[in-house]
Amino acid sequence: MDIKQTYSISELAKEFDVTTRSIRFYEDQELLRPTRRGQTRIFSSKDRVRLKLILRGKRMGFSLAETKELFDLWDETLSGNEKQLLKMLTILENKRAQLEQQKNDIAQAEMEMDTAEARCREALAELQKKKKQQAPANEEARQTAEH
Amino acid sequence: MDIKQTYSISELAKEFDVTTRSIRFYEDQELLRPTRRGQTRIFSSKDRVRLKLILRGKRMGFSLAETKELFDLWDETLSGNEKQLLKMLTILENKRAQLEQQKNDIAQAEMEMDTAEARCREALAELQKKKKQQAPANEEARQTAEH
DNA sequence: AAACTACTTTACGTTTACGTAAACTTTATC
DNA sequence: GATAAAGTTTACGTAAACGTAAAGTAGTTT
Repeated sequence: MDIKQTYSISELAKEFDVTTRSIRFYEDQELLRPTRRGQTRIFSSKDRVRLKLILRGKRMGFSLAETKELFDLWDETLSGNEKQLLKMLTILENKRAQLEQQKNDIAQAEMEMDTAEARCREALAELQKKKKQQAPANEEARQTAEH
Repeated sequence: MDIKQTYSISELAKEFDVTTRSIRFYEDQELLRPTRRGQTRIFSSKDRVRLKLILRGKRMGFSLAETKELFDLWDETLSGNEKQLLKMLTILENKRAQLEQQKNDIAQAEMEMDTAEARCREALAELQKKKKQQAPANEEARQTAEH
């Protein structure tokens, strides 16, 4: 059980820091399926979870269409005929491969950032040296002070 | 040293599986800066590296604008005044935070895929049971036949 | 020389994911 | 009961990242 069972559009907007426009758009694209009281939307905690997934998907570079596909597929899967289940399993495999690729990309990026940072620090050190040469005053104060 | 110093547009297109249109677009957006012989483009190995970075950026959900920003910043950084260097260091920190977020997202996604897969397999097992009950005929033939 | 191939520029078209404005209804508050 | 606050629909606008002709050039092969 979640804390709450239903949410208004602005509650969700605030919680996840998106505009209500976006949320309505997601509904329009059938990624969310709020019910109505009168004409105001009422979101279930299932919708809330889905919104969370949508946003994470976006951060991971997935389009709304891709995310919707996954949602639909999962719904079909739950209705549980064998073909759907097997299809879902293979799709999960594909997604896993995608995640592996992303992990590689991230690792690469981290390595390159390491060397980039190192170069920055070297360049800074060079600049410090030059400064010292230009202003050859207080020589050894800092070295002894650190640790 | 790389194998080659220069590349034609179609060589790069083939190697990285993008259209020449995309490459020209990246040049138009000033992410690549090929030189010319007559009017045909000649890409350096630096351009090649940049193209690789562009594509990885895309896989990681970065826009071309973001990637361009990084390129420009790095170029400025190389010209090496202190302010730029410090700015670059803080930007690197931010990017690292972004990567952490992405790693979290991936880890979450993996966990959810684990449970999704488990559910699929359970459901399949259920179906197998039902099948057996519906057709309780040739009971032990297969078991002995296999292997 | 004709044809083919690879490359070029120019430019309009398309999809995605919303932003933004206009005009209206419903609910809460003074 | 007026006014504000939050919600709604409708609809046009926009930025990003190319796709897709159209029409021309430059070098190469037959």
